[in-house]
Amino acid sequence: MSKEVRVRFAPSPTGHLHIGGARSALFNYFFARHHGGKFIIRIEDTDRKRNVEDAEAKLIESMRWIGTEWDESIDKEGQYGPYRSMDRLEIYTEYLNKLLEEGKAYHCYCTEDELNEEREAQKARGEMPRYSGKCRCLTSEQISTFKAEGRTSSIRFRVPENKEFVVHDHIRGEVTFDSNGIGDFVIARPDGIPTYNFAVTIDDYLMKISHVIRGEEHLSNTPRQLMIYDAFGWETPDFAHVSLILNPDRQKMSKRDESIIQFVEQYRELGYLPEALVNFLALLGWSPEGEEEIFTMEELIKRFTLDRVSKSPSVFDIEKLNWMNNHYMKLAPLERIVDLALPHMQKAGQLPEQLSPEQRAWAEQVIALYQEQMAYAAQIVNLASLFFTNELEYNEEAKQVLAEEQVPEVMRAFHEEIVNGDDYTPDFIKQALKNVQKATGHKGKKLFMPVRVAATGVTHGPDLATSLYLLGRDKVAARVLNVADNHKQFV
RNA sequence: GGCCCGUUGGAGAAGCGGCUUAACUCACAUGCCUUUCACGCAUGCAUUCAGGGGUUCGAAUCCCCUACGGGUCACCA
Repeated sequence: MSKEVRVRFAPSPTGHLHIGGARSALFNYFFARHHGGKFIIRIEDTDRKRNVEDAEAKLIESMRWIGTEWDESIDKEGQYGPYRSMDRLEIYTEYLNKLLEEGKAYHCYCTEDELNEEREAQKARGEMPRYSGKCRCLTSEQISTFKAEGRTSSIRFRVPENKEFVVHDHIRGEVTFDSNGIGDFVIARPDGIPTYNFAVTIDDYLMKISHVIRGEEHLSNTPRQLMIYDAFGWETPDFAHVSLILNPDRQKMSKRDESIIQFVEQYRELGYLPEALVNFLALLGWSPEGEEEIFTMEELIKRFTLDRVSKSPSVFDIEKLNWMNNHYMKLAPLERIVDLALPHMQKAGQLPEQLSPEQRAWAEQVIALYQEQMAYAAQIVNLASLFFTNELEYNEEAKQVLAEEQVPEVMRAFHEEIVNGDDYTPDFIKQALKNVQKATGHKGKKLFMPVRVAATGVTHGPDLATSLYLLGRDKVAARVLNVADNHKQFV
């Protein structure tokens, strides 16, 4: 690679960071760092109607959270700024005028209504909607008439005829487009603000972007951008169009699609770990050379190459994300898991906002108990609910366990053991269980399962002795006795 | 509808003309381990690469057609 690698992530500030956008950003970041190049974040805010108040800040915040670092952006000026389209208006105007002067673009006086009508008519006739080009060669009289009518004009790019534009794409190879299939498109609105296709082109060129890595939805737009480069006689950057991320129904995700959590911020709120999300997203559409799948950011940077990015779209599999997040949670220090889980427990009312040292110590042990099986931190509320209810609800499986005939005897024996001891620790509880075994002759599943179910309400859970210890002697004693007394209702 | 892109198991995917009787990971199933649970471990899970033609001594890999999915044709990005 001869030229300096400079890549960019160019989101529009219309909402939170989408997982698809995050993946594109990540690929750009990996690529830049892999080649020792620069990573730039540019805000593409030319559609004022769609801009959302604090989206920009949220975007940056999410980018920071997933662990990317950028060299130039709105919060880190470089020598190619400004990094927000709306701050670059004079620049666009200059280039717009150049095209106008050279006749490569022209004013179009059609109103939106006219255009819509035309489109509808075309559709009704079964034709494809396309700009007719009727303002291409307006006479000066026509122009004065329009102006006298008070009409404003947008600027259209004059698409050359019979020309082929080929996109050299690192992922898809050479993709050819015929200019005849493309109508003159608007490059600036009546208020002078450029449209996306014009702004990105100017920005990418001026910012010396070497590789444009972005979503597949931009592939069909690329010839339009190529035409603009061509009109100015500029060299084009390299392109790489990454396929889409699909929902489990193999459909493109829409904003309202609820089959999948779509925004990075939501994963953060649910208590996913950024390194897990990054690792997972990296594997969506890209595959490493070896057989490992767990990678740190540094390893991803080291291994990432565009030629291992897949052409076909991939389905977002939350099961695998959960597995991966759980993997990272098991590795994380307990302290970190506590910080993530505690707020969820407090929000759910399981713990008070202000914790005494004792409460905190206890809560930490509860969280530690579930660290191994949590897919993400918010699950702690359900997992630990048995510590916070007085009325246990038994499911079918649990009821079957409690219906076994040895249950009352085991329950009473265990009750006896724990209420008569002085201390109440995990070791003491283990010993108590042993004593029950000796006294009743019941062991293994016949012994442990009923105790587990009676005290915790569930058939699958973490270490029994620790669970009973954290539950507290009184609660356990009461629950066990209750089961013994009401054995008939389970049979 | 035009133009473009794609199609390997339930999911992520490897594979780049013979080393593939198609890696690896998730999910699923079964077994082992653990006096319960969980973890962990082991094994199984596509005789076949959307379908059909061709090229070749040989094709998941190259070519063509069909089907299906997607993108785009905006004064949205």
